[in-house]
Parts: sequence; structure tokens; C-alpha cells
Amino acid sequence: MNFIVEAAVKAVKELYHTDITAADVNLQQTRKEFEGQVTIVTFPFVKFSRKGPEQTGQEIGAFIQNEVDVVSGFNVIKGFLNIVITDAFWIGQLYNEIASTDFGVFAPNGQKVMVEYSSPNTNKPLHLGHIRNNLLGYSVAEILKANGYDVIKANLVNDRGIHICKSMLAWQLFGNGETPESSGLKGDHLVGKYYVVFDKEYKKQIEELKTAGQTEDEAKKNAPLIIEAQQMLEKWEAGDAEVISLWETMNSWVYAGFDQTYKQLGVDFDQYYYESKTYLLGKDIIDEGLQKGVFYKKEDGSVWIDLTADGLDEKLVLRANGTSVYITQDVGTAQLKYDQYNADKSIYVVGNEQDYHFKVLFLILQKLGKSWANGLYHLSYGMVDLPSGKMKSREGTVVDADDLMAEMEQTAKTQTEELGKTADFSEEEKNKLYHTIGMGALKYFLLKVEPKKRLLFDPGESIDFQGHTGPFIQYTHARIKSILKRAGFELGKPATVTELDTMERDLILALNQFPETINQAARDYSPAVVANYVYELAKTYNKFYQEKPILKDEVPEDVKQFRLTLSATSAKVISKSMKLLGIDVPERM
RNA sequence: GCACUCGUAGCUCAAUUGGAUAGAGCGUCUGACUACGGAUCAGAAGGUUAGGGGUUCGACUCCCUUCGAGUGCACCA
Repeated sequence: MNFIVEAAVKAVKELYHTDITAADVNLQQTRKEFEGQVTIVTFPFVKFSRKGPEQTGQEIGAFIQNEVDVVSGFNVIKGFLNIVITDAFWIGQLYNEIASTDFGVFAPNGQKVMVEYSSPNTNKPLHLGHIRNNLLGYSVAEILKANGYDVIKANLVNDRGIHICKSMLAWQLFGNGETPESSGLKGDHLVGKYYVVFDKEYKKQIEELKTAGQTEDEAKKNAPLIIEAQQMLEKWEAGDAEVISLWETMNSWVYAGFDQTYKQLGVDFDQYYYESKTYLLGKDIIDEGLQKGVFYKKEDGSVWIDLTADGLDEKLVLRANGTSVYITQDVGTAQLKYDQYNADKSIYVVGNEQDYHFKVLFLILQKLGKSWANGLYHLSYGMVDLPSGKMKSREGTVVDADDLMAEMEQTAKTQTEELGKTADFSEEEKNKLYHTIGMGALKYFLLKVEPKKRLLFDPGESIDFQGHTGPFIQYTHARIKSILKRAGFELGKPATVTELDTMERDLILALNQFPETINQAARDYSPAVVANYVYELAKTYNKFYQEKPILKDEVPEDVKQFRLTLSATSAKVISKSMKLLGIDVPERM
């Protein structure tokens, strides 16, 4: 629609002798209840025209109609100039742009972006909150790719630390040599089980010490288990062969489990980072910062940065004994990433409880004068809540990722069997379909909500398959495919129709929004933008489908071909959109 | 206490980034040629956009304030 904007700029220049830029023209889709397809808001121009908004609209409208030959008319309602564009234009748009294979795919823009997501702890299995993280990260990566970025998906695995040692210790003490093979438990679940065991035994010891007269705080510090775990961590850091060996074994179990979960989820990574390898990074940068005067040293030798001028606090970046803290390591890892990839942007998909941390991290890197610091972005997302409140792993109120995915597939199976449309499917085809639909429902449910908003999940009532859902969109796609198959239709024939019905035009308009939607989703780092778009599109198609015959005998051949083209392009755009969300669409369901 | 985020129909979410009469789904009620696939479509009911001020041609959107919810405020990660 750039030509409309350009015409508007020209109109203001010639009519009112004022230079404005394209950004000053507020262009939007015309509301359904008015005639026309695009609307210019004319209020901002009245100060140039020195006339009322209606008259200004009339003048600009007349100018544009005269200037642009595909504009066939206009109307003005208050400060809104509604522009009517010819059907010939829209038909051309459908056949020349929308139907082309690279519609919605932008040429490489020469920029590189890293998206870090997932970043699990290796002491417990993934839960619903991790699913949201993974789906967001994967989808944002796909959206950026579609916008022409060269994307690197990274996973920073938290594979060390006291929490890992807790699982290890509990397994050592209470595990009796249990392995995934011996118990049939998925590796990450097995390790998670011992994390819970640790917590239970630890609490017991705390109670014992309390009855022996210690305060809560003392008991927490003095419980033998926690002391042992700390000793284990020290041994790990010292490279103790036995501890390292145990650590490697248990982590390998977890990774096997994660791989399986990731595969089910359909996410993947180009680059893994492990905190066991990065946790010592960053110290040299702290030195660098000390020299530059960005940091300062306190009497005890600890190193700090003063961010009070930026509305934040003072922050420790290195302990008095010279060891790192969390943020030290993140400073170092950020540098490592940059040295390795030279990315223009780096996205961190991390929950909103770390908003402050990333604010501080980015500010530190800016103050250190890192040229790439401006390209850092924290994609912060809200917690997933249950009706009972927050998920807590130790209280057993978490919704386990593997369980949930299995339940979704089961629901898909039940629903599909009830409808009885897959009688001729092979067992393998059926299973694949249940997976596609179950995951479609789950993924859509999580991605349709704006990332930063918290999300409510009720395990009691299963995720819907009707209405504003993934299966609804998948169904629309399958139905189109069915009709195309029946007609033996292939894209490629030229248009022979010259006029559009309202519903046909609305559908082309909706399809035409796709590239802009992809842009906006990337600008906002928001898969929800795509999710809501594709739902609107599916609804628009369904309405068209319901009211306009396509293959019926009474439909003239050229109209039939045209409606088939509309259907085929709708299926393609639906499929492409869903792919950006990491959701597959079936041919039949 | 301080900081950040959020608050839209009974419930779950939208609203073209400051634009027209705030839109969908679920749920409730009513319909759709004797199905080009009914996991669909049409219609009805449902709102003081948490409350109150302000900014302007125009505010769900920006500012102030009150209330409510969440998160953070470790020499843990």
C-alpha cells in the first residue's frame, strides 16, 4: 500500500505546500462497515490545510483518485478518508503476489541474531513453564528467519551448581544404583525424583535439629545433607574424579530425557552452551571495567558497579575472594557469544522474574562500552499460573511437560475417533495425526497470549479444540486441502474474473496482511501477533467457504478457478503462519 | 517499604501501537438448502476498558493518583 502513502504525501505537498514523510501518514485497513479498503486518518493534516477534517479528506481523496489509477473512488466520514481500490488491483495482487511461493518470505537482510531459549536446569524435568519458554523461543526464531535474519538458536544449559549436587547426593545416598535402564524411568524424571528426595530428607533433618533446640536458620545451615551437598560442589569445582564421573553420568541421563522432550516439542538448537564451561568467564572483563573506572573496589576487595544514577542499585560483580557471581558469568557469556558469532542482535528468552537482572546486565555492558550491547534484548514472559496459584516443583503442583503432551495427544485421539473421519488411516498415520492435533492445540493455546502477560492454565479442563484454537485452524486447512484434491487443482493459471464479491475481497485483504504481520511479529518479538492473524484468516476463509459455492455445478468455470485459487493461497498462508508458530497442519483430520 | 509488570463481557483472550459504534472464543439461548468436510457458519444476550483526575480534534492505549494481583529487591543460579 506504499503507493497510497506516497500519493498522500504528494497530495499534502501540492495542496497545502507542506512536506511530510511517509511516517506521518496514518494508514489502516478500512473498517468493515464502510466502503473502501484502506483508510487515511486526516486529522493530522488539518493544521496544514486550515480546513475541517471532512473538507481536508475530500481534497486529499480527490487528489489521490486522480493521481493513482487503481483508486476508483473514496468517501469521507469525519476525519477518515476511505479509499476504494479497484477489484482488478486486488485480483492482480492475489495472482501475482500472494500466490507466489516467496510471499511472506523476506530476502536476507544481512543481519545475524542469536535467540537463546530453553536454558534448563539438569536437576529436574521440564514443566509447563519451560514449554512456554521453548515455544516462544522457537517461534521467535522462525519469525526472525522469515524476516530475513540469519538466526542462531542457542541453549545455555545450567548443568552445575548446588542444586545439581543435591540430586547427585540424594541418588548416591538413597538411589541403590537405580538407572533409567533398571527402572524404566526417563532420565530427567529419574534425576528429578532424587531432587525431591533430597528436599524431603533435608526437611526431616531440619525438623530434627529444631526439636534439638536450633532455630530455623541455624537448622537450615547445619543439616548434614546440605553440608554434604556443599562439600560435593567444592569437590566438583576441584575436579574430583569421582564426583565428576557421577555428575557426567547423571547429566547424560538428563540429556537423553531432554532430547526426547525437545523432539516431541519440535524445537531444536544450533549451539549449546554449558554453564560448567562458562561459569568462570567474565573475570577478565571485570578487570577491564576496573581499569576503565566502570567498576570500583571496596575495602574488602569485592568489586561493584554503582547504578544509582540510572535508578538502579549498587551491584556486586565479583566477590572479595575473587570468585564470580551470576552476573559475572553472564557478562562473560555475552562476550563469548559475540566473539563467536558477531551477531547484530541477541535475544534472551527468560521469564519476567529476571527483569531486573537483565536490566542490570545490559546496562553494565553498555557502560563497558560494548558496541553490541544495544542489540541485546530480554524477551520477558509471564509466569504460567494454575487456578491454585503458582507451580511449585517441590510441592508437586507442577504440570509436567511430558505428561501434558501425552494428555494432549490422548485428547486428540478421543476427539478424532468420536468424529470418525480417519477410518482408512494406518496406525502410523493416526498416531502422527494425534500428535499434530494435540501439539497444535497446546502450542496455539500458549502462543496466542502476548508473551509478557501471565498465563492461566487449568489442568482440570482440557484445552479446547473448538473456537479460537489450533485445531480450528488446522481443520480449516484440511478442509481446503480436501476441496483442492477433489478438484485436482494446481496453482498457476491466470485470472479470468474481473469482479469480486465482498467475501472474496475480504479474503484477499486478509491474505494481503501476511507480510506486514510477519514484520510486526518480529518488531514486537511476539508470536501472538501471528497467532491472532492466522485465526482471523481462518475465520474469514470459513465464512467465505460457508457462503460461496466453489465446486457446485451452478458455478461458472472461471469463478470456480478463481475460488480455487483463493482457497489454495489461503491454505498456503495458513500453513506458513502456523509453521512460524511451530505448528504443523494436516492434509486430513 | 522500594522498583518493575499486569488489570478489558461470567471465563480465556483481541483491539492495525493515539483513531470511527471496544472485537473474538468458551459458556447460555436460537437458527443453517436434506453437508464442495458440522472440529463449520449465522444470530441473540453479555462492557462506566478496576476507580478517580489530567494531556487533545480524539484515550483501553500517554501522564498523575487510589485500589487490586504478580514478580523482583542474595557475596543463589
